Amino acid sequence: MESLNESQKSAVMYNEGPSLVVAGAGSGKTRVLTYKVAYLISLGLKPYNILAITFTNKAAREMKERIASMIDEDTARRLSMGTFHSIFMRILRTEAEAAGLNKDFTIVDADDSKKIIKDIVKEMKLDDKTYKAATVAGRISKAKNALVTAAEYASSKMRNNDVASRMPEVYRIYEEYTRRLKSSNSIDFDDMLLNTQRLFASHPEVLEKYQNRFQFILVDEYQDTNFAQYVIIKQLAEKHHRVCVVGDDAQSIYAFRGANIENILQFTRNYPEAKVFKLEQNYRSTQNIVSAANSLIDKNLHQIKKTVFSENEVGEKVEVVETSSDREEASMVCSKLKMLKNRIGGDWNDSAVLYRVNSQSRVIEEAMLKSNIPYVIYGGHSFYQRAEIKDVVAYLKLIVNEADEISLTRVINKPARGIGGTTVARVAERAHALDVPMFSVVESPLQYNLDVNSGTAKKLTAFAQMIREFQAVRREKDAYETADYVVKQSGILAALDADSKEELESKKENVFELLNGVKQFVEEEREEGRENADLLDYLNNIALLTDADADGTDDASRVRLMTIHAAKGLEFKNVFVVGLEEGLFPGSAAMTDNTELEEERRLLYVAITRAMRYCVLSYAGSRFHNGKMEYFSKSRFINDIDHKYLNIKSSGFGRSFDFSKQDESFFSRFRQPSQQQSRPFSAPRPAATSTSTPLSGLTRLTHIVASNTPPQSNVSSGALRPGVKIQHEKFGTGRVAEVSGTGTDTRVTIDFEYVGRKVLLLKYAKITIIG
DNA sequence: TCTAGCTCTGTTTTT
DNA sequence: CAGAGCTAGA
Repeated sequence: MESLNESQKSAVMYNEGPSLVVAGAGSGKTRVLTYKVAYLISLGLKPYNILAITFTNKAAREMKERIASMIDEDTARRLSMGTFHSIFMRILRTEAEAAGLNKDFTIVDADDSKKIIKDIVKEMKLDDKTYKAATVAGRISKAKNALVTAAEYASSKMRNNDVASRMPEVYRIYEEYTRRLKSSNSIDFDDMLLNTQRLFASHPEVLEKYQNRFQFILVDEYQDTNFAQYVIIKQLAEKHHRVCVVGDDAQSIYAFRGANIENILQFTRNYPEAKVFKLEQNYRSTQNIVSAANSLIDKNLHQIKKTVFSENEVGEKVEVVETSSDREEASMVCSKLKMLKNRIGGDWNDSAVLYRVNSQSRVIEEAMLKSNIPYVIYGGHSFYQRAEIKDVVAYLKLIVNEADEISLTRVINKPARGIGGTTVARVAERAHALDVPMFSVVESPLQYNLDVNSGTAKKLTAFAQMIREFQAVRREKDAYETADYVVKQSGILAALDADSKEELESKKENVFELLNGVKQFVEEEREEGRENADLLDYLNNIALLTDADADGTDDASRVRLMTIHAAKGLEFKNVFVVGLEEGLFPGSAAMTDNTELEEERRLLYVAITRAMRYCVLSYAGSRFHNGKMEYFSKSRFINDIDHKYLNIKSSGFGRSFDFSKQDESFFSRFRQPSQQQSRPFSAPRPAATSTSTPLSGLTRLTHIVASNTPPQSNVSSGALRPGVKIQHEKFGTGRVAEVSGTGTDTRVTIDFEYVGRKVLLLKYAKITIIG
């Protein structure tokens, strides 16, 4: 306890009733939670009786590790710690029968949900432009998070909302969607919450069992909980009222997925006897960073008043940099990164580049490649969303849950075995008409009078037999052996082996990576004393994994690129927040809606407060978006920050941004090696690698950007002869191989050092001659 | 049934 | 620019 300050200490030690810990950014919130758990155990509470809910699986794992080092591993292991979803899924699995589920249920991911909705919209002959899968999925998700079931939806407020936005049929889609999940014996993410709440509401004896078990409940990141989560916690805590929630209303950034900031703002109303603790000392950041962030969040009206302060050094002011384009912004970030590394001698992973939307990562990635800066991109599409991985997983899901129609339709013709769309549609039609699982129809097409020729019927039964065989293997072997068998016998591997295209090679590697993951899972389960790790356990486990949970990249010396949402809870010595432009950050929808605007402001608050000592905010006058150039102006949020904490470096639009001239004293020592300098042609490719996303960068560079860009080349065709060395804005250095055509149709063939041979139309080619 | 190649379109953040 | 959806033709 000696290492805690007074407010932290009292927050840790109070445990007679409900409490709310309002924890400002960088105020040692995780520390308080960890110590509190340890303290409770020291008071004699059994770890088994403590429920601690974190925002990500990774956060749970880290907290367990800390507790393991404070007390012991065995104690840490017995804690019920995890995300809402992972904890509730386990409860649903255990109580499957009471919850009205078959215990072999599988989980549909967000992509599959959308696919199902898309199919439904099509079948109902609704307009797919009005009823966009993503929009409808969002409505259904919102409903579930507000505990509105399909049956209740039609007469709910949400329905009125739909009518107002001219999509009155959402309720029918919701009903059909629910019916399909049920017949597939599947649940989606939101069902984990909705079903748990309903289970507790309808089965008091089950609720009581968990009330007795969870004698103390801790919830982290409470500002980002939704209504369903609030209700479930209330149900669980009803009896003993020993609940401690921790959060910061200023960091509530998940309203789009149903998070309700009112949960934290109203906590003391919901629990009138609650004690409130405020952690206001920031130990993370310099005073300038804290003050800048405070002055920004001050513009929000809707918040709990608190005074976050820092006693660290005053530090550098927060820098604001204006650039003319997204590319220039990216190269500005790169030169500053290099400068920081050279001057302070730290590590690449001291720095992070944060952005509003994932698509912004591309320009940054390209610039990093060019400057030889190692980086990792967090997020984007994760490993488990890749087609080849989803295929294997779908096989595994089908094996444990043969009712799973989503998985069935995914793999029935993968690899191609002559069962096409028409056949599958007939199977589905038959199955739904007779109210039997599709798999049954596939297995005995004749018995169900399926209208197909004998050849097709044979193909169907052969497929069913193969699945039966896999099921038999599963009964005998562990999850890894089963998965291995499936990959080899289903033909997936053979199809990837067919030819050795680079693309297939990497897919194959991914499949092996997946098998590796299964193996690792089985071994870990064994270490924990669970001998027969089953496929079902594995599938449950990966369904809840996210990119943030991926480990192994954490220690690597790389600059981190991620969205601000993904950066929640993290800290970095140096933070670059890019793209502070009206229409991007705040986004266009937020510009007219004050509630959303406040959320975006909180988002920037989160971004700035990730920084420990150095923070740069930047914006670009123009940006490539959807294939064309768009123009932006400076974000209003920059004006929200008190300028006395800012160091504004403006270059003015139109002119090219030259860093060496911009701030000579700052950069002179760290100037980049000139782009004009030629490198030997045998030079290795840039060493930068990205572990989460393969370097799509280089392959994506294959097309010449010509749309909307005025003729750029200032090079006359006369000067271009084979052998001449050139510099291209995007492709780097190269040597001319051939010049053909005349006038505006002149084409130049160039062998680039890194990206190979390209034929460019001279009038658009952004090249300069360098030798 | 399969695939190459074409047109069309475009809020964003994720357990 | 990238992804989805569609069509023609094998």
